[in-house]
Amino acid sequence: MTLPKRRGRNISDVHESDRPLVTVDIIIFTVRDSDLQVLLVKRNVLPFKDCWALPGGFVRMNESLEDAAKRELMEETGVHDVYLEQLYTFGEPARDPRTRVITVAYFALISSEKLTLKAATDVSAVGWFAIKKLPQLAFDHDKILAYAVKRLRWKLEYTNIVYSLLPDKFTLTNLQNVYEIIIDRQFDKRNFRKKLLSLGLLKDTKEMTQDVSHRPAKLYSFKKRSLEIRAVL
Amino acid sequence: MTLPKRRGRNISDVHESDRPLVTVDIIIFTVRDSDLQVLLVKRNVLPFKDCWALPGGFVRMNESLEDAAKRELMEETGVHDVYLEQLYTFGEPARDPRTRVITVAYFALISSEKLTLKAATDVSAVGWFAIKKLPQLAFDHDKILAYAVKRLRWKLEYTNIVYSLLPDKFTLTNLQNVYEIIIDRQFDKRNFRKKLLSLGLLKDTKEMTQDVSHRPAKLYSFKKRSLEIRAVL
DNA sequence: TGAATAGTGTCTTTCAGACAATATGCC
DNA sequence: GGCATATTGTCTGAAAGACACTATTCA
Repeated sequence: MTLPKRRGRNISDVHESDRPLVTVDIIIFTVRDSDLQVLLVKRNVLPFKDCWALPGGFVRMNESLEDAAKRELMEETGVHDVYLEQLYTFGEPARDPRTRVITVAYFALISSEKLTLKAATDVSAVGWFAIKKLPQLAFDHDKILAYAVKRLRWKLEYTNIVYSLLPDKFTLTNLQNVYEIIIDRQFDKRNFRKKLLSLGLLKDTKEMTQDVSHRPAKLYSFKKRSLEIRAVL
Repeated sequence: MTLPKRRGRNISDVHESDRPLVTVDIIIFTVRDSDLQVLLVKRNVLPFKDCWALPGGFVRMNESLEDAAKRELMEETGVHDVYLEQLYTFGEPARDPRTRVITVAYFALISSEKLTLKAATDVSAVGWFAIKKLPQLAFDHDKILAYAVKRLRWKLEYTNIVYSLLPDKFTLTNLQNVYEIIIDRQFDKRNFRKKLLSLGLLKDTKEMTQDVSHRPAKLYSFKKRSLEIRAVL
């Protein structure tokens, strides 16, 4: 008994016209105005001209996939040093009507704080959209986005990733709001605070909110702003 | 204020020589001989000639990534209908010394039962290797494999995926052994059984093991052989 | 003193984890 | 009876979840 002949194992077997294109698309999430929002760009070329799409572009020959994603992120938001992780690779042969395009999707999380500092997103055809009120999207971007939301919800429950969506200092109410907005469920205030404080992830900054017309709240910060995998909720 | 100029957005901007190659590599796991094992093939071409590597090959223009992975799986093991999921996409520019090759890694789980029925893996340069006794691997395949093991362990704890590593009927001891081998930790027999039975995933087949020279054990099967995400351990 | 939000404690139930003796079938 | 493995229950501590009142600041 012999093994089936292996085709395509040798690099010289692959003609240039047989090479698919590779892009990265990036799902940039933030929490703004009590909504989970995503950054979309309006296409100005065919196909799907004038349709909203995830920001993305071709991977250059000498950059890694992550570098390509970072470049796109920088181009769209002017922000760097945000949370970024590879999501999934979508490669159905017909997902782009022009030719075979395989896209590696990344997702990024940006705190609303960084946004108000740097975003120039009102200019031109770039915009933030609430997940619950999305326009029609180009290609299979609705599918990609749905998958990203699933991953984000999971990460929020099972890691400390929420740090990437909050400013350096925040109140426990801020924190709870982010959870409630993204997971789309209400939590009991006492249980939520008890749980989060017991995890030992937070540091009391000894500061209080200023200029509020009611009782001020304690400000907390994260001891570590790096990913840890452990159940949070 | 204007956005930076976007490059590479138009398909005609991408010259053929700028197109990376895309492959799929597949990590095929099984539990055999009290070990977590992975299928490797011996390369017969440069680079890394005579080195062991993950089975894989180029993605054809008209097949999806998953189809490409299934094709590789079929070619290497003669098995279909196994658990298969996309793992991660590796695309460092220098990961292949010849040219830019981006690989989409998949991992597959096969029950030892199916293997003994169909595998023809002793032929030619294909072999099963215990995770703890790996040879040196080609390219960045050691990194890919390490990531796959991590994902497998995680999936075992947080989903019912273990069904894909067991025959239709199995004893609770069989089940516990698979967990202990993969997670590399011992579990208390009473607590393990209590937990697994309480999840309601298993069905008592009313059959017993035959031809053992000691007390026979009950045989169980899974109610559903499809992925469910819920903590198992 | 009223409006708005911050902050806090108890009880119940469930689950994880530690732990050892008895049952069954074969030789 | 001896060997090998299967099967079973209790206790304790920790954590999840349900639940409501007091505290503080400002206008």
